[in-house]
Amino acid sequence: MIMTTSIPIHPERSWRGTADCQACTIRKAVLFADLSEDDFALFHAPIDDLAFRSQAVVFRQEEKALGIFTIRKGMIKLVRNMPNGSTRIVRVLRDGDVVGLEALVGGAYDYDAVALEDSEVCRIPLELIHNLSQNGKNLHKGLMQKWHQAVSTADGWLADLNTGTARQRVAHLALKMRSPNDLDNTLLFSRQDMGAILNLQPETVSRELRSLVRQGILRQTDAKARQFFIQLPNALERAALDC
Amino acid sequence: MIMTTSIPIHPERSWRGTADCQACTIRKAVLFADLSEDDFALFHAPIDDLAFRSQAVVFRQEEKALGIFTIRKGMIKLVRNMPNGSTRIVRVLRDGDVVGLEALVGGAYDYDAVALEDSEVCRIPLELIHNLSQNGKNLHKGLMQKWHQAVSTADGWLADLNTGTARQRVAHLALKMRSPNDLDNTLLFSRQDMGAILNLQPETVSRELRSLVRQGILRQTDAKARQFFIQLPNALERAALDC
DNA sequence: CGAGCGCTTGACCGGCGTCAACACCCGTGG
DNA sequence: CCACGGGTGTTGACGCCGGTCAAGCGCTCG
Repeated sequence: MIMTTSIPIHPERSWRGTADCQACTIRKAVLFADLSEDDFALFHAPIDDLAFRSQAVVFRQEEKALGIFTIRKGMIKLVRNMPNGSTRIVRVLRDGDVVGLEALVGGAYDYDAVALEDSEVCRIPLELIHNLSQNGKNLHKGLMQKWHQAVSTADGWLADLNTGTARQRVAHLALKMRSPNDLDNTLLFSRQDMGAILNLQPETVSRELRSLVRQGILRQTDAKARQFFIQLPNALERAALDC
Repeated sequence: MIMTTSIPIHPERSWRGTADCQACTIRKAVLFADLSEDDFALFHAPIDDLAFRSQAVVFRQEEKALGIFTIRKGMIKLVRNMPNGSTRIVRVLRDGDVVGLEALVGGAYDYDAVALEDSEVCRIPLELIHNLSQNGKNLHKGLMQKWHQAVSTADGWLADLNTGTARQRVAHLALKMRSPNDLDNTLLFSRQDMGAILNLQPETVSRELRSLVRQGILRQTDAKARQFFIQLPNALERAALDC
């Protein structure tokens, strides 16, 4: 760690090195799942492995795009700035998801992307993607899958999280934000962010969340009221549906 | 027209012939915009040119997919059936839009697709798309664009049409549904469908719409209250934003 | 220890959902 | 031709959910 002294102690964004995609532990989950040895020979530009601290901006809406991103670890919110000045969180992406696909079409990003917690992402240069699309044959399927996933989650967030009472929405979000490997725990965000997702006011989110806690369905497991243990999963699912 | 007598007088769905894509008048707007002469040589399966009457079902959610669709004329709604039994309209697609892209990934459709008015669509067999992806190089860009458009409108419908007061939403929808070639007229749907889009009750939609008419911003131009002339475009835009 | 930020809780009120009655259009059958 | 009936749109009355404003609390950091 020779260069340590020249790097800020708490950088918002830091360079962790050049990624070795072929050996990547989560490769099967991501864009490069189907690539062959030959395809990897086409890798010329380096793929940067980046770290973002919570609240750090990955990219901004309208910004000229340099690449697309794969999330190795963490959570990133896509924020849309409305003409009237308010903001809406369109979706939250997690491990294995791809961020900024839209850059492949217009060369610019459609949203602000902001880390919700400390996150690690790989930046894949646009040229590499275009190169692989032209000369390799195996990226196509992966791209289609990621596009499909984007539309699918977009529609899901619309249909699930913007329907029904405040209670239903909060319950739905809690279910959606369970950690994939530990379905009894759910990791949420600031009340304001949750409001921007659910189309509710922060106070309302707080109320409904507390109500779920008082009823013993959730139990808060940290000081900041972001992390909850799901004590009664069935009750939570019922709350998300109707009564 | 030899077979005319054997065809029902008012078929919900009818076959209009085999499309000649190379000569298609709206080709520049659609998926095949960038295809070359050579690419068209790869067309083996026929592309059916179909007509659907208003309210006819183009395909159903979960149904095994035979192809993807390009809209030549008309409007098609994508309907999502929620677990609790209710339905949400996720978006409405129009001339030049592609319906059912998701079939390229999973082989099934993610929504019900229903014609909102009499419509004409071309059905492109899945094999043809896969074939062109493998052997032609020029479809890739078109597919990317259509995927991008799908995500973009999905997010737009979420952000624009599910935010703000009932009045703002109705105004927003009226703006979004202007005919592209005649920006002074807008074509809407049943109050129930509008409610399923805006996440409002039919009565509320009716009220707000009437209110816009009473204020002279809109003028109804048909008996069924589906078509409106926009008398004060500026006022409508202001209504969509804030006051 | 104090300042500041975010979360929580309370009080109040307005917008929208709910239920119900009525108007209007259109197709059907007498 | 008119009478009838069903479906859809419109309008009213009323109650409740959630927005708004404001105060208090607890954590974190300087």
